[in-house]
Amino acid sequence: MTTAKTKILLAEDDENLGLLLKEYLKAKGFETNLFANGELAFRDFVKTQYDICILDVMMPVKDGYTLAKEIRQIDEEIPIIFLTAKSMKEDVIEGFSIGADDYITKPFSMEELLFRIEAILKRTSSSYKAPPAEEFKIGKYVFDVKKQTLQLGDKITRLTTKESELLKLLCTHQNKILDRNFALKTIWLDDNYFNARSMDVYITKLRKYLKEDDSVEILNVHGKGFKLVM
Amino acid sequence: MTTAKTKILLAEDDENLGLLLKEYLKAKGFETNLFANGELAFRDFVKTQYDICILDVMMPVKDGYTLAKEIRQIDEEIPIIFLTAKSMKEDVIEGFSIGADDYITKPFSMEELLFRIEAILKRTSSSYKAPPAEEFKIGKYVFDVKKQTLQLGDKITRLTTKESELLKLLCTHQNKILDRNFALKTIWLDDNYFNARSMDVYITKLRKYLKEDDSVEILNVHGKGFKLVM
DNA sequence: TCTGCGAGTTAAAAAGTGTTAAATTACCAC
DNA sequence: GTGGTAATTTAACACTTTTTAACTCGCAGA
Repeated sequence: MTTAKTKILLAEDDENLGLLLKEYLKAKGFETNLFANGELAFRDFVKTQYDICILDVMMPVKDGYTLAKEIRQIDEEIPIIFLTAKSMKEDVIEGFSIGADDYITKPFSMEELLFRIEAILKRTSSSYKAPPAEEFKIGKYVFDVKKQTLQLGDKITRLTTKESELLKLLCTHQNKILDRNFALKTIWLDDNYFNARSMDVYITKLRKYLKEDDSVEILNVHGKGFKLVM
Repeated sequence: MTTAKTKILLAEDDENLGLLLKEYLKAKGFETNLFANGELAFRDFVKTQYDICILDVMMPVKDGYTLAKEIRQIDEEIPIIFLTAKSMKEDVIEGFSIGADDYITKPFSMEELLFRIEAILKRTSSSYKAPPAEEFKIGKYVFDVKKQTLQLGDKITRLTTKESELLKLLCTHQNKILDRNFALKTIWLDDNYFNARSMDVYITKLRKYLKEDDSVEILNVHGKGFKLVM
């Protein structure tokens, strides 16, 4: 990695808080770009190399949770920290924390934020040599997430992006139920009827790919979702 | 050329702490002038070349913030570190709005102070700037951006401008999705249909160049863009 | 048992991409 | 300017990915 300044994307609609954080982070040696809503932040995200994202959950135009999902579509690795109001229900926060590396409830001290940023950077960039072998073993198959391939023996099948994303979710939830709506929101960003039907089509495709090994199966849990058992 | 000692202005009314710090910093190779209040410190600041200022916030005659403002009138660049017993909030806001570079709350360890001084000097010491990577390693290949060449072993391929620009964008987004429209606007300045097709042609060319190393691949993400995985 | 909705499957439609080659444009030496 | 060459764009056609549609089956509650 380079020794360049750590670049932070900060999405915060409260201008006072936003500028304050930006100043503080600048003083701490970070380069911070501040955006007043998720839409503006995303537009910049696609064209700038950031090291970490700090997102307020409640913002106009595009909220932090939606923004995070879009960011995850482009980069599944980049650390994301959510800023949430204390008043939020814990289950909501728990939901938000999925896909996030950390979250902080308002009000918080800036030292606390700094501490968490450093903690995350320490475990992501310093030991950046360890790219967690993005590989899942599914019965006799080997699923390479990064390259989107499924290998059985010496036969390599190239998966499409959607196939790969769905299979990855199933793998990370192996032997547990992958909630339909969660998967839809994660991959399709919206859990409407058509996307749900589209997902069913992909389940069929994945089952076809995996049918060579009887020890592997994608089960349906009526009204809940799917479960990859092995 | 010998590097001159770093000169520190220390404004601290607590004589014990002041002398202690001065001694410590001297031991660490800094030259420190100690003043018991803001007024004395400022009188000396106007006639001496300092590299960094460490100011206690609460001092008699003239407090640290006032002193900092006066210093900023004369030099808007010089690093300022505040020392304060108060914890956070309003103090920080005021401190940063003046343009403080760092902020330490008492009590603090002297190692901590030293660490922060060094951190600040490191990033302020003139034009410390990471050179924007001239070279990308792409699997077994070496891509020289400036020269527009792609090297594999001893075979050097000369890239055209467009090829090079596109490959550079892919590299700066490695393992992330390079958004189609962003790339088009960046390289072609316009994301119309024909430019999009032109870009596809270049993707084909780049894939041909990179096909000697299986660990490198340019994946398409349907409707979004391309991803250089490695 | 009937009924409604979720799920399985296949196929077609719609949009996006891969690739090659021809056409055009830009560039350079003369 | 002219001619030659390389770079880039446009065209053409084949193919993929994803979504939508259509028809089917099956689960679970009334």
